[in-house]
Amino acid sequence: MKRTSLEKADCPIARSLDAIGDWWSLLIIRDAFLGLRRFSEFQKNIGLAKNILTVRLRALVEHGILTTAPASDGSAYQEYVLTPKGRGLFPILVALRQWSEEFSADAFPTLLVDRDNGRPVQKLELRAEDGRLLGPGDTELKPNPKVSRRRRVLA
Amino acid sequence: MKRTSLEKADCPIARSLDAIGDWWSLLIIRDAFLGLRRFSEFQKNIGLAKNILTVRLRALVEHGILTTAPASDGSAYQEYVLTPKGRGLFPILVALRQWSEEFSADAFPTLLVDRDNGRPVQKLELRAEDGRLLGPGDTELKPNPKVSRRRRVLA
DNA sequence: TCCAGTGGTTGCATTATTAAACTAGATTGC
DNA sequence: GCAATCTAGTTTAATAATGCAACCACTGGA
Repeated sequence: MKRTSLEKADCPIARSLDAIGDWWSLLIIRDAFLGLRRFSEFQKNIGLAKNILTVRLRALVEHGILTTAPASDGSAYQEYVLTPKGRGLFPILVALRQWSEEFSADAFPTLLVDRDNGRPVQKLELRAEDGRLLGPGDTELKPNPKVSRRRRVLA
Repeated sequence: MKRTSLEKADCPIARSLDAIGDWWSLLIIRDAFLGLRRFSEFQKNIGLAKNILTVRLRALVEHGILTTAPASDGSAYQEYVLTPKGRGLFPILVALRQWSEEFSADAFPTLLVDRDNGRPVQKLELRAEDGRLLGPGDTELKPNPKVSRRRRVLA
């Protein structure tokens, strides 16, 4: 049976989901962006079972999203910190946040703001090379000329 | 046991994940953006079990992301199409795609391009009110003044 | 030394996922 | 008009993931 792996999928979205597409991983990453680093911090803040946190942290490390650093406050414990690849997930988190804010009926207790002046940030927008705003209907998928010849499953 | 529901979480990211945070939902939505509409189209293209597709489609409809329309080619069957709320997920898909493209070693067979001129789109970027580019460290979460007083769990 | 906190592991019950078989109604081929 | 096939599911039974609680070795502080 086995839970189908999307690791080798030809679709970049599927590949992303393979790395972060389960319930808890993105919440862990969200907390990592908020500055949490320790096992117990994640466990307390997210409220998931410890054995699952163990598995998720290991998977995130294996995917190169988190890395274990040997302490920072002098204690003998280790910490989990975001790699550059992990920090690259920032736009995804922002997009998820903005989607809820836009389409959920009620307001949320926190607001994402510019640290320099405390003002809310802009909405993420997709733009063309020349700066024009692009909606879903203004884009299409084109074969990538850099790729010679491969099976074209899961566009 | 029960899989913990994040439906009432105070965190907008958690709420998004409650709606679309499982393996298959986002792939279904991706295919919906590509123009697929029928049960069998999703099933063939994604390759998931039909009973699961049934459950996922129902959940997406309940969340207001998809809606069922009564045909379009004249047949007596129904179709699943994106609502405005569903189309609002576009930046999330783009962010997932761009993350894979940036951090995956190998190239992907398709490229997201501007339909008007076939040129690749820009990377999604978070900008301040005045247009300055913002990274993860340039932002913070501030209490939302619109919210009176609530439990502040799951920031 | 004692004792709470950290970072897990193990066992077991419950739930989710899966492939495969089955089905009722719609559509097509002839 | 009738059989074959397609559509959009449901059912079943096996396997995998999840959750909770208990346990455990090690650390750090009083």
